[in-house]
Amino acid sequence: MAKELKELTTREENYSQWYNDLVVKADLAENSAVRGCMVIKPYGYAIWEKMQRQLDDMFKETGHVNAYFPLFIPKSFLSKEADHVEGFAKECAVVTHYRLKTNPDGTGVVVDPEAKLEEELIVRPTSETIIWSTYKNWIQSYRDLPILCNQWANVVRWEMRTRLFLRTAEFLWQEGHTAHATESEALAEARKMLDVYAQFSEEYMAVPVIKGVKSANERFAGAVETFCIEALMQDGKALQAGTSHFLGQNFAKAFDVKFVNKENQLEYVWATSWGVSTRLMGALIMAHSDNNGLVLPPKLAPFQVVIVPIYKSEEQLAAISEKVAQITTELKQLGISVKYDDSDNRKPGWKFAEYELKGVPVRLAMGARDLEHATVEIMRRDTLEKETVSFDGIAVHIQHLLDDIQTNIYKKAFDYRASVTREVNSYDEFKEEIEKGGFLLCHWDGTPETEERIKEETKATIRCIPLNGDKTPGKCMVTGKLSAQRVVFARSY
RNA sequence: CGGAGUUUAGCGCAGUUGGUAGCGCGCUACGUUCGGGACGUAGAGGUCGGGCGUUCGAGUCGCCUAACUCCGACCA
Repeated sequence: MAKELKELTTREENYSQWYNDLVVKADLAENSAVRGCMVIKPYGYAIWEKMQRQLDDMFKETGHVNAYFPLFIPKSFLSKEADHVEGFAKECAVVTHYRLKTNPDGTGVVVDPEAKLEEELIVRPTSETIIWSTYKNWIQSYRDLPILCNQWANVVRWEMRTRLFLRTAEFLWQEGHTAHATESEALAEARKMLDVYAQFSEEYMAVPVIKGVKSANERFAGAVETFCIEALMQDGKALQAGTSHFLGQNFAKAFDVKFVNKENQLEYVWATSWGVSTRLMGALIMAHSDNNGLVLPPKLAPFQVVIVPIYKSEEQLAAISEKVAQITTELKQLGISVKYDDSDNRKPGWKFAEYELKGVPVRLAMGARDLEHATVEIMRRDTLEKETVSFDGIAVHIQHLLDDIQTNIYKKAFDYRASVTREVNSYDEFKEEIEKGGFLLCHWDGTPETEERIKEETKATIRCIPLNGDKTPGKCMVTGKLSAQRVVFARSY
């Protein structure tokens, strides 16, 4: 059995530190010279690219197309939707000038006061406003609808306190912005994309999620309804993994976007927006990893199999490499990505530890002993179990193993969540239970005041009003007033 | 933005009453090794976060400033 890495803080010692150590030591990302902004390193970016590719395919399959809108938004645009500007104003980066000049004293450059912009530009915190000002020109008739656009972009939100992947001042995401002729169509779109996110999270990230609706307090600034998927991390805290908003006609009204319907009547357009960000990386890391490092689901691992040769001479290495080439070819034919690490500056033991840290799902080790017996040692990252198997049929064996790992880590995350999800019926019990973490299913009277009070007293928020599950009415645990159904409470990231 | 801590070689750290900077890992070369983070020998690598001050003399003392980490506040 592998021993734990010396340099990695354990989850039990300090979960938060464990996460930070892991992100840096597994070469996923690091802090940059710019406050709150991270550098995503090649290994981390490779995971993000896999997420992007899969999500992009899913968006295309559901009829969406990609486009690109400007990074800058005129200040006046942001203020056209009242709730929207209120939600974002406090965290906007603002461009005020367009030129620098040499400092009169010769030391570097200064902002040229002559080059002040007529109207300041906001670095987009999200693109609803610039997109809806554009859609105005694209839409005249019901025949122009629906518009189903997505963009992959970076956005900036000037956060006070940042953490790699979970909350950074600049982050990468996709934002879908759709325009529809009817309310029901827009609502269906918002729900459809929520399902896409949930499917992606569960099937690819192996992270089980609860689909639900946000309470008014947690709703997106400018939305009529916010749908979300909520995931649970190993420390018992919740993480919002994706949101899909039904925007009603709010942005159409703010930007005066009307269309002529079949009856030749002018109507405002109905809208949705939906997004997931590099925060998903944080969810992925925290959901599965252990004290030895990352545990990646095979479907998102930059490479699924790593092969480490164990040799004493060049001749031995050559013999091993020849055998490895056969295995690699077979694996690639099955669509399995492989890395053969025959670098001679690291010993096998070092490589074992390194690839465990990086979460490679399956590791093969091959030495003289294996050549002699026509076998390979296989280790699976999720359970750290080793077995020695014959060359024959190894590719198919690994294919099954990868499927099994994908299923197993999902099940592990699912079982963990189930073990810390429970119904709580009194506020006293709630205050006690919330300290233990996990999801608490409770009755709530539906008012923002009660939610606010619970938040102040316990730091817990309503993660969502679940779409599925128990719909039995009851009485609010705080006020005793009527409650339509249980909602999900947790402390969150 | 408030409170606390940190900042010295690529990374992790030590540095005494103020006297001119060191250890481990890593890196380079060579050799021995190679089935769970090997070892030996020889090397390279520093305006001590930045600025100002006190002093004959500052990594060390004082003030300012920046970044990072943690705890709050804020946050879709």
